[in-house]
Amino acid sequence: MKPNYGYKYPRPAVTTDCVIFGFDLKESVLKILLIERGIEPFSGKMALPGGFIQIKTETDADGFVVSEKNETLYECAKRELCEETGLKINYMAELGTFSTCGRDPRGVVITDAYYALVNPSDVKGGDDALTAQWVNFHEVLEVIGHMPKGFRFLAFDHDEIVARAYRSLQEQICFEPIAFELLPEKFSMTAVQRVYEEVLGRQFDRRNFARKVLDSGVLDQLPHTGRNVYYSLNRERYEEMRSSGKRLKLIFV
Amino acid sequence: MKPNYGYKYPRPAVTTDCVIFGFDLKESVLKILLIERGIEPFSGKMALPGGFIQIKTETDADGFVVSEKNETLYECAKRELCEETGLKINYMAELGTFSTCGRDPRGVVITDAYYALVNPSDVKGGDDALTAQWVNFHEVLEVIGHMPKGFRFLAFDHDEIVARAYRSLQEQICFEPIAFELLPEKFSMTAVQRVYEEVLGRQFDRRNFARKVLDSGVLDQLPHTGRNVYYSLNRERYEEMRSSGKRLKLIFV
DNA sequence: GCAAAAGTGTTATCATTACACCCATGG
DNA sequence: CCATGGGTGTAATGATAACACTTTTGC
Repeated sequence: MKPNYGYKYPRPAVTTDCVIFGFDLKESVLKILLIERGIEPFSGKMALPGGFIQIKTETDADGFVVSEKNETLYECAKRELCEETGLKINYMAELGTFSTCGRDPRGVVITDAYYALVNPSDVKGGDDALTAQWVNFHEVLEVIGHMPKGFRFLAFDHDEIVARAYRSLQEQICFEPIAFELLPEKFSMTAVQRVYEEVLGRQFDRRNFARKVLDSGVLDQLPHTGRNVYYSLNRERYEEMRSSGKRLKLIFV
Repeated sequence: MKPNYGYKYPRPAVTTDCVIFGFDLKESVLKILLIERGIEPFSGKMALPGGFIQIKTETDADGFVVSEKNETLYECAKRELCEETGLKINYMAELGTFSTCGRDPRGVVITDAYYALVNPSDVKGGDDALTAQWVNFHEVLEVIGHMPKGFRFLAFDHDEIVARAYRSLQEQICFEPIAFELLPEKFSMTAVQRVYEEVLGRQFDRRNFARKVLDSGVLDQLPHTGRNVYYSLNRERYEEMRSSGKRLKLIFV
């Protein structure tokens, strides 16, 4: 048994929430996955998938806690995401914590927020999850932007989490090869460009765009199967590059 | 009284820890502030300043919790930092959470880590804090890098937090005008360059460096008092720039 | 058959780097 | 007086952005 140093402070409840982005190739539209809450608080409202961190405690005969084991917050986010959506995650990154007092009417509940990227194939599959649904991301942003002061579209402070996730996605896509995590194994250069244009809200010149992306060196060109050219992400080359301290130059100023 | 939705899950203890960077202008050396722990666990070891999030609870006559109020994790980090060091913080940013099981021998303790930048004037003042001391940052990194596998220099998982803080500092200094937060109100261009060179571990050409920094537009040149030129950070111009979606181009590839 | 998408290079402009000498200050 | 730090500009190189026409495919 471990020594008991005794922590008598009140503890907050701790959750993770995840903003899941998917890219609909047919419509060239960025989507996020929301679930409809079935229970209070915010029953009936849309919310991000998430839930409480799991801690397994062992107690002795007198009911005193002998040992505790916890999953990491990252594992928690991944677990909740799988449990609630069944999706296969290509990429997940931490956004940060949200802990303003009153964000959860049930008491002190701190959340560690993440954002995740999934494949378009998964996007379709996710649809049959009970209350989970893919919604057009920019429409969600619009709605959030037009809520009257003091009102929110999503449950809890999820409006803010979504906004932060989008900012983070926009920043990361400029330096990290995360756009490819929104695409299938093989993809055309046009598909890549669609992702960038949708995420950054700007148009690019096709030739200049292709040059920059290819110059970054993280893509393999696949042997022509049809007339069109397809690519796949070379993760090894990316890892080399990143461990050598180089950032990708996918910056589009 | 608020409705009781009932959270029966075991809760983790939650702390914040902060990596405080300071820049010693005379020696041109980056330093961090460490405190020597006076109590178990890790008594006698060096650690990052930090502590538990404060939650105020009100209970009714029967001892049931009626309401809880908490500070945000950001406020917590700031409070702990002030309490333990008395320093005035110029800048503080979240690094992320650390939650691997077993990181604290006392049980499940999750930490939200921050890093902070303070002025050189504060650096001197901090010295008289009881057990807090400024140590050469690169020396700390050296020691951490040479610890045999399974051993750590700092208490808890603070070795890793420090490493993450440094990575974050290196990345941020390329795009955000945070170098100036390590300097006094008025500073010479050389001082700025010293900060960049110390943080990024590389030398720059004086003229090219000055051009880039000045082109960013966030510095005001102060009227010559002596023969040398001094500058100060124009926070307004920086905020304009940042809200207009532009990132600083302080990238030194 | 027509509209929309994909393939393909070159040039002008802009940004970045490399580089040297003189003067002032302080030890 | 010598060493160090600070002030100042230009030219070559490399990166980026603007640009049009032809072919293919799907409706």
